Amino acid sequence: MPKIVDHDERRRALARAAVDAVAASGLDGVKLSDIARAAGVTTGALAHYFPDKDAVLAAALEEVCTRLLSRMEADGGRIRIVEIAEALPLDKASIKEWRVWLAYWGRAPFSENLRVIHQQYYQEIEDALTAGLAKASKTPRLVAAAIIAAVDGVGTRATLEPDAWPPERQRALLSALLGPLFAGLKFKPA
Amino acid sequence: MPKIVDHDERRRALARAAVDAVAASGLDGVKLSDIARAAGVTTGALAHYFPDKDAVLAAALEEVCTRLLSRMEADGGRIRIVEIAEALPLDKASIKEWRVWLAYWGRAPFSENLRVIHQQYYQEIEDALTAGLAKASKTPRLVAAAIIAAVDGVGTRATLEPDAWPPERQRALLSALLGPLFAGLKFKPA
Amino acid sequence: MPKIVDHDERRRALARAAVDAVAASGLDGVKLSDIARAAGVTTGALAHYFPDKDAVLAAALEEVCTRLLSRMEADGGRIRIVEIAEALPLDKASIKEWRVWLAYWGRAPFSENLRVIHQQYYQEIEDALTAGLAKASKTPRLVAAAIIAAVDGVGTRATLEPDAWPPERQRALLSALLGPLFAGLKFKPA
Amino acid sequence: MPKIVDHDERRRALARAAVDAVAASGLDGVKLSDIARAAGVTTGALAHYFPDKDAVLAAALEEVCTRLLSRMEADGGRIRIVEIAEALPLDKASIKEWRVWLAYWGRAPFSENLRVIHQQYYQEIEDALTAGLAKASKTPRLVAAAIIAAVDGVGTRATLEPDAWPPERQRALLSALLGPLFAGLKFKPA
DNA sequence: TATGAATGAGCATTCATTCAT
DNA sequence: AATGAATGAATGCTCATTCAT
Repeated sequence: MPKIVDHDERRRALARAAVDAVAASGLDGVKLSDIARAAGVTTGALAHYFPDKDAVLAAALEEVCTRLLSRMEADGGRIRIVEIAEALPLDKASIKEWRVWLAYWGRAPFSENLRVIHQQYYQEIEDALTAGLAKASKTPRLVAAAIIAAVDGVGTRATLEPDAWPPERQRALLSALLGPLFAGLKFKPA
Repeated sequence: MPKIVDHDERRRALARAAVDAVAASGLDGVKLSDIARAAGVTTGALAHYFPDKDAVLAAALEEVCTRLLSRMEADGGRIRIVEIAEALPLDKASIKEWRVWLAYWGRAPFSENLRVIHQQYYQEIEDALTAGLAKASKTPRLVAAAIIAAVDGVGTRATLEPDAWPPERQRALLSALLGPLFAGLKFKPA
Repeated sequence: MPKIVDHDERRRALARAAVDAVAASGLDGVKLSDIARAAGVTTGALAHYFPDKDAVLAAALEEVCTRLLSRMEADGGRIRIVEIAEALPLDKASIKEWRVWLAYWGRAPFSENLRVIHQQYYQEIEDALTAGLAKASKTPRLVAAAIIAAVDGVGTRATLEPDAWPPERQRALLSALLGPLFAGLKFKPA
Repeated sequence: MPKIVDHDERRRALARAAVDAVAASGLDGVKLSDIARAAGVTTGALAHYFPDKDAVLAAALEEVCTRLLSRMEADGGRIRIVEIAEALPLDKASIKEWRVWLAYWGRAPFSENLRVIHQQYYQEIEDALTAGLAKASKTPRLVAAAIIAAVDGVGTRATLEPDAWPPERQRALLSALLGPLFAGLKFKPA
């Protein structure tokens, strides 16, 4: 009787290990063996689930996207600055995700695969925000894009200079950016 | 007498070639031979000017920083949205620089060297903006950081999805973010 | 289940191949690919057993030491000139070992690693000889050192001028050196 | 008017610098640029005096041979243990020479050029010693070879373990080896 | 003669990928 | 499915040699 494994669950576990490994060694620095070790398996095992290294790294990116999205959805989808701020690199775990996130930005222009994943993610976020802003703004998609840009801008800075940007300072900066914008909305967003 | 070369000028030229090569192949993908070819020399020649590959790549980052800064200074230091927008990836040349810029974000957390270069750059920009906002805002440094975050956020999106973000759309997004903020300034910034 | 290999035995086999390769190309001239070829593997395989080239070469030195020591022990530890002479480069195989041996002398002063291996070897030989001479001499350690020096001196000459130093001439020279010394021993060494 | 240089004297000076450089970095480790720097010139200058690196290193070996020989001749050619001992690595300067000397032993079997230099040196020493022993021994050449082997054996050990072999201990070991041999000579050597 | 910038071949090393077990 | 030994291509780096000045 062969060992029964949930193939998809195994893939997911390997992708999680890949996220950890990328966060630890950088997207350039990770070796397949790092990822395998983080997952507690050998490199050969990875071959059963991914055709090559690029596929492993793509899965890691998708894992991060999924986490970022789920963090937003966990906020109940409310569009208030305090909720949006939850997407920032406020604690160890989210800093790790942002590091990985940033690493992929640099590679996306050279990988059709990664670019598509990024675009889908942005699309999904933007659509959700746009829907939430539909009644509050005449230009909901523009405001949605502004929110995304604000989060990316603040998160980038905080990820690059983590010591200089503790959570409160990040929130203050996000408020400075989005506060005046939100003040002008016709109706309060849901 | 040997051929006389301006050592610093030569270094600079090689750094420029490195920027081109990184823009073309990605920070992960560039080979030293790519850079050498872009510069019209052989790999051995690089060794006269840089101790190793990391040093070449660091020089490339500094080159990009220098360009971004000089682009800003060329605006006369005026802090108006239309001037700030000039820092965005509006044309081929600046898109190339932004690609390179983004690529280094992903590696900075793993390189003390690169992190320092980034921090110096942000410091310089922030100081200049803060000075320009001194009379217009009670919290000039916060506003300065907001401007930087806005540019980074919009620029990142535009770099990742260049086809979806033509210059006008980038400017519109930047205005959406900074317009309300600037409207609240006591005095118009210089 | 993967192919099972005896890791230590494999290392030993690679070290043996390294000895051959060093004997053939010189300590300076050996390439890792020479060693790999001599072992019937590729250079990558060496990486599984040695961290770098230096480690391979150190293992080769240890291999030679081991052989030289075992050759001596095979003599039953008897301290007679005719037995000692067996350590000289009398045949093809031992000439090869002496070549390698000499090659490492030149590098030892620049490698802590190699120096330690040499010292351990000399220590071991000297201790064994000293023990065997305990009853025969009042200065057994001095005599032991003299024997070692004699062997090294004769062996060096014979290795550098193999054509001029056939086995009999080497033995004659060793006897000329050690005969008078041994004649003065109180008791015949065991 | 061209700069007048004594070509041979210049060569000699470069060879001396090469000895220093080899002593400092090892025969394997020396770069031509090390030698050039030690001589206070550039690598290009070396090309005017030596066709290639091997020639430079051969000249360095000849320089060492010359020094060793001159040290012996300075002893007035007297064949007494105390004089012979002067050839050992007793001080900083002679330790340096022995290091270089040993380094070449390892390479000689792979270089016709170096082998010849070595043989000529040994020939010269052996002939001189043989002449000096002509009246004292019936086998002067054998005794000469024994002396050479003794010096090589003791010198090797002392070079490899300089801390363990201060001058007095070297002299004691040489005496232990040559004392009984010399005691048997018919007449006292000159 | 001398300089030193540039060349370019050579080599150690890394690591994704393969595959016998 | 999983192992991990082995492959072998890729590439950064070194450095002897060359040559324009």
